[in-house]
Amino acid sequence: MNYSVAEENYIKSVYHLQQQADRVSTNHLAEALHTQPASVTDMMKKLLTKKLVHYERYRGVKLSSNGKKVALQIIRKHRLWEYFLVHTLGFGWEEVHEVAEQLEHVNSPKLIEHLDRFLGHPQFDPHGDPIPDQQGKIAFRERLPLLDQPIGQSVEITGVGNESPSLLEMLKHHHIHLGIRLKIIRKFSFDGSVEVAIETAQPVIISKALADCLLVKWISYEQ
Amino acid sequence: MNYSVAEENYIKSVYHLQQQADRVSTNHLAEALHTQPASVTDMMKKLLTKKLVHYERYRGVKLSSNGKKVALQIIRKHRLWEYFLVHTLGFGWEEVHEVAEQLEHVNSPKLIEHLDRFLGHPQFDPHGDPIPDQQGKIAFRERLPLLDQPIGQSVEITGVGNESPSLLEMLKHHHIHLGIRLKIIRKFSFDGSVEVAIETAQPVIISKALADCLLVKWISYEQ
DNA sequence: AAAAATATTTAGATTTGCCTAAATTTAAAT
DNA sequence: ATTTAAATTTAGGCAAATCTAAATATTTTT
Repeated sequence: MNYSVAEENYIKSVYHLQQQADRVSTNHLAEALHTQPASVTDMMKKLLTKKLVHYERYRGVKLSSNGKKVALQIIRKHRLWEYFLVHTLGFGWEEVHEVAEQLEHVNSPKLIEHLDRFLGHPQFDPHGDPIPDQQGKIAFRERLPLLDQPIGQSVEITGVGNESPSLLEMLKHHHIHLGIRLKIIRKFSFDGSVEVAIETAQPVIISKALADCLLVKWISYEQ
Repeated sequence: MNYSVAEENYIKSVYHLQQQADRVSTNHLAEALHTQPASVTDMMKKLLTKKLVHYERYRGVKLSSNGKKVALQIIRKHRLWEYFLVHTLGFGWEEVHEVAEQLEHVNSPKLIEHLDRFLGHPQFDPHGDPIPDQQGKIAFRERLPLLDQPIGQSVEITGVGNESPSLLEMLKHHHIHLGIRLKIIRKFSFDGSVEVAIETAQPVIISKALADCLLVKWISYEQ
């Protein structure tokens, strides 16, 4: 089964929108894909005949189990390429998305196998998102909002809220990146900023806006 | 200027066919692209309006100077990806062509710059074909048919005639690859096979068919 | 130089993916 | 429970890239 670039993009979008709502609406899809609702309807009919989605007119759409498999393979490719672009070629993570959007449509199972092996079978992409394996299984890692965590709790950064260049710049300045460990020392009620202790470095204060972008998991040092 | 995948494939084909004949015929292009002559005519009209080719009906086609630039950039991408697939990911060179055919259409100048740097600015792809640089300049290296060279002349392999898996298998068996040095010891008139001395190894006899695929340059040991 | 063969182009259709505008269905508001 | 608003679908068209079949040029042969 081979799918066109357009079909793959629709499948991927349905998958992502499904994470939030069970059934995905035509207008939502149209917005996400920068296209018109009428075009979405056309494509849903097509994907229905290919049994990639469950679709009833006026009722929204949902991936079939096969559609989900296809989606996970596309996401796997996308995230492996992002990992490659950042870790092998030295891209900044804000630059990789649009290139990976193209690379994900290259169709060669062997290429992806080789790439995966070369990269050392990474489980998470540069933004902390999990990379599905060949069977579509995705590793779980907690991604809790930093600001929801109690003061003094040791945590590790497992994700960032968005992929903007400005966020990257800010994080670089503070030497904050995926995998780093820190704990909240105190929260300031005035502007919501928080003081955090970052591993070996001096404690720093970061703005609420920045802290809002950080997702973490707890660390229990006993293990 | 951005071109569709179809346009890029036509441009590339015109470039390659031009290496042999000055003007390229419609039927030649159709055959090379596995398409119909009528489709070629349509596309030539289109490329003409974009000033990528010189084209007169019934008179064949030829790349414009701009068209040549575009062709060289596509070929640059193709060959850099082939180099990557073989040297970084460990593909056999017989497997890389069709994957590179897809990768060459990914549009990101930054990606190619990064890839080129990562690979160490290679000048020749795994088949010995030159990789154009950013300006479209291609390095020259002699590629003379091995069998035309005099007995006893030291030569280095600079290219192979085709990219078939069977040729690769044969070459692997003899430990012959790009860059290796050898000399012809004698030619057998019975079947055209030749005895060659390969660097440190024992002399071996290779068939005419195999020898015909080898392109070489002379080595002067004084330099 | 005319006839035959070959090469090339034109004409008219098809498929994919998209669009706009109008019609229809569903959901929300009075 | 109507009416109004919003969402969705249908209808009809468009552009890119392809095709087949017919028409036209060019080249080759006799």
